[in-house]
Amino acid sequence: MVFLASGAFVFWIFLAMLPGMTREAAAQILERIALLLELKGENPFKIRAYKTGAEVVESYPGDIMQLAAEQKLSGIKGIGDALRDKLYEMATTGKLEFFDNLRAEFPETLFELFEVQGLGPKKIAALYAELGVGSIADLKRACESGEAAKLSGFGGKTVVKILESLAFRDEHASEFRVDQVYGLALAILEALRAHPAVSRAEVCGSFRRGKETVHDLDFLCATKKPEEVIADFVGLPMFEKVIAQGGTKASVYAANGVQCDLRAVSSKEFPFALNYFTGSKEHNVVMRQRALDQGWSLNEYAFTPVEGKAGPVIPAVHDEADIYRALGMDYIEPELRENAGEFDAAEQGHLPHLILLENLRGVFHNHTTASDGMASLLEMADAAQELGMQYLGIADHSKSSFQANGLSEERLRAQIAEIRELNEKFEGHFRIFAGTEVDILKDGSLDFSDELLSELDYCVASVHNVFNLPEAEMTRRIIRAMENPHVTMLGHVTGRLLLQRPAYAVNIPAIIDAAAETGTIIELNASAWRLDMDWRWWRLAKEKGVKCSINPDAHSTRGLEDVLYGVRAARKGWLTKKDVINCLPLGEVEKALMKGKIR
DNA sequence: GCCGTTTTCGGCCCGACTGTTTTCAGTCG
Repeated sequence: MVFLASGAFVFWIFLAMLPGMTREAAAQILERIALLLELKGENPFKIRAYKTGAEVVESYPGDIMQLAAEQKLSGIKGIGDALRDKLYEMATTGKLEFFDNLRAEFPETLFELFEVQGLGPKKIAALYAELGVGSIADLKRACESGEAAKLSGFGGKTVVKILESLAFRDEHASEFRVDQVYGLALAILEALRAHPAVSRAEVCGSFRRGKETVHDLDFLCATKKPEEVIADFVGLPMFEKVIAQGGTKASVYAANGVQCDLRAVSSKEFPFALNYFTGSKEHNVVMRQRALDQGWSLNEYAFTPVEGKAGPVIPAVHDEADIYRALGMDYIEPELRENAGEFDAAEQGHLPHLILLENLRGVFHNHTTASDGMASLLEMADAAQELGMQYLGIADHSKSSFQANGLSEERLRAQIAEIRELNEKFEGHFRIFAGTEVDILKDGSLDFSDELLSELDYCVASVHNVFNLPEAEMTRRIIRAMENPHVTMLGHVTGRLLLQRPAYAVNIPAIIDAAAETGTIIELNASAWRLDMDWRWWRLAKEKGVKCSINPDAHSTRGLEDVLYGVRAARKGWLTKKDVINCLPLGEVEKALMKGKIR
């Protein structure tokens, strides 16, 4: 086994041999227990305890599974005796008998029903008990046959809503959010690069282009021993099933259902293959046409002279930049390759210097235990400093967001005081900005008074309810909020949850115009679920002079790291560090928070 | 099931909206 020479591979083998369980798997089991208990009509507080437990496991800053295995979980809020024992069992045996017994009562496919908008535990329980609906396929059949509409509590409109939700799901079948594949992609890449017979390796496709969702992962490697590399690739422990395996390419399914493809080429072919498999298709079409204009044909392996058309001598190509140079252009970053103006800019030398993760100096819009976050103010501040940030903006929910334990006026004032006090201790080398994520109410008014808002360093305004307004009304509602001089930023503009809930109806160009007029910053919510405002709008915003804030919307210390997804989206939206206010250092960012406002 | 604690059990997160009802249950945030 060639891979044995590689530290990364040994590491993966080691992981695969441990009897324990990853934190993600353990958190998922706790979540599923909560769902099944809901179906069984259990005590709602017990259910919540399992949900909270899942969140704690998911977001605990530290190796919680290791702690569980060593029986050192006492004192962690949300983990009591029962969950402690269950986590110990999972960490040491890799399974949980309680869960196995519980799930044996229901079909495995039942869980997918919870992903359907409009279906909750009660309706799912009724569908299962009355009609034996245990999967999405069953559900579709029951809705289309009219059976579902006859159930008590169901009706025509309910069924229409369910069918609409199913159609949305179908449209996005086999797509994955970037956070669902990110760690996997890096681990596979690391393993490939560590292979002694591999000289170069890269992830291609929509992942490399920074898309918000992907439907597979495409890997490319340069090697002189393709068959050997392919054989070792399909044997990696994170793969569950080999779909196809040949001399130069292979396709496999990873454990979470993502298809991963590997193609092996020679080092000479590598830049061409990298360019070709990165795409997009639309970008490639233009690339090939441009090559033809030079008298060359371009494919995934090389430039070749077109017969009968004496073009200039084909230059040597060592990397992708050489290909662009040969075609008379600057190097185009993968994120920009959508045939959306990048060729003109590359020809004229006008490509933007895209923002980098290391350009960020701080993070706005984060939650603490005061509302629905998992970490305290101090823990969040510590974590931000660990990430090299100079400042941290807190923006807990406002009082109307009951579900998120939104702060009352009194509690917010107390938090402001607490922040001021902490800042004294930082002595200027770090600062917490006191803010709020204030709800935009149905009529566009805000959930806190102007007087209270004026006491804050900044304010994010977001829509959290009444999503079904007509577009014009929703747009007016949001613009009214932006017109409030205390509103510094607009949070998650469309409320979309990728692959789960479509955006509500809102006129984005009108919002961008209003942002420009009122000096309101628009958030790029970096949560992989949202990535909202969408990258497709940022060039317009930038043209209008609207600034961006890449906001992790962190609900835990780990959540702060989501800024990396936001940076990917910002790069895809042509943004540079000059366009993003949280690239400004402490001492300058304060001015950006005031610009156009009366703070 | 967790938490807090005057250690033994009571309280735990509330309101709007929708659709099916005819006074309310379920879902969502």
